[in-house]
Amino acid sequence: MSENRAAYHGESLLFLTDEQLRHGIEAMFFAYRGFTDDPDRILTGLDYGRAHHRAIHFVNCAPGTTVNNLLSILGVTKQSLNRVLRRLIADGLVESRVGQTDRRERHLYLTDAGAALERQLSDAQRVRMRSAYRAAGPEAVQGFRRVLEAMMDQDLQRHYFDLREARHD
Amino acid sequence: MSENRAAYHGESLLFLTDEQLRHGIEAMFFAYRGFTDDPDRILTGLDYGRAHHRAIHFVNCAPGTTVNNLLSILGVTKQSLNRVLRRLIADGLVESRVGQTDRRERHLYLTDAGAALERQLSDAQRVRMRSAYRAAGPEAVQGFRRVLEAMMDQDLQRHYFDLREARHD
DNA sequence: TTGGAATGTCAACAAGGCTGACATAAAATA
DNA sequence: TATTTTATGTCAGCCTTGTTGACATTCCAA
Repeated sequence: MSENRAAYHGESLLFLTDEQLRHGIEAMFFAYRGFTDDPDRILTGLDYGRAHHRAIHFVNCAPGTTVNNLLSILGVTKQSLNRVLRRLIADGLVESRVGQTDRRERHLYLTDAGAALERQLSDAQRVRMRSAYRAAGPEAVQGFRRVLEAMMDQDLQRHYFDLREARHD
Repeated sequence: MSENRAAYHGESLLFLTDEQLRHGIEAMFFAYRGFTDDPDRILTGLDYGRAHHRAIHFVNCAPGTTVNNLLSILGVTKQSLNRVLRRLIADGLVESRVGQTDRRERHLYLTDAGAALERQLSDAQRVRMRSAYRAAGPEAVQGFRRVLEAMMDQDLQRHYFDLREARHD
């Protein structure tokens, strides 16, 4: 499991030494931190955390989504998400409407204030992402995306794309 | 800040719509989760958390590193790290030796048991990384690494490379 | 040699994971 | 139709791991 490997792929030989893989692992760790730093700074000022950011982000992506949908995307328990949502609703950033066809469900929407914060957060994140993309160049961006997609859980990926296509009104 | 942009870089035109950037952001989120999933599963079985993993990982990379060095890498407070280290030391996975030249410092090393766990964790992570690399292909891997390096904090990156080169005995 | 800076430890608090218990609505079944 | 089962979401309480504050030890510079 731990010995070195080489894989032939496409036109060039891909050496995957443990050392190189370890470098990739560390790059992932450091990059993720850079990636979350800017929004985190904004959030601590507002007394919110990364959990609030995630909730806001995905409610924005799929307005009208239910708590249950959100759970499967975020990969946390509903109790944990609930605490975060409760706060966001109380603060008037998220609106929760009882489902029309199924009255057990709560459909979630960003209020204007919520949308404003979402924009502030994602702008900050986009600035960093854009500058990384520019520094790395367009072919690198393609590769970046391909590796990330291969790295994430395939079921979740499918589920997420389904969710984004579905209507939530 | 939020309008669409295009950047000329290398030989092709790089369109960076907000939509594409948002996709990159989400890919990063999902991929990071995939990336941490396997070690997390192992760790919960052992009653450790991701914090323990990080500590073990970087002690393994730079044996003999001090608590202070580790802090700057991990980006947490020393009090937080200390709790994690205390447990690892108590459990016999990490050894802490008083510095010879500066007796305030504690130099950290993995014990055999610690090294064994490190190997178990990084093997799991490497398996995922390797299969992502293979699926994406070698050019993609190049790009992946370039984008990640551009995304992480530059000071930290420099600091880290310094640390890895320095001797810690 | 003494006062300040640096390193690491201990204590207590907060955010956000988790499980458990529960209310309500829908669906399945007797 | 009445009743049991299932699904969705809420509330309460615990644990990990972040945080800041107080402190002991060691080193170094005035």
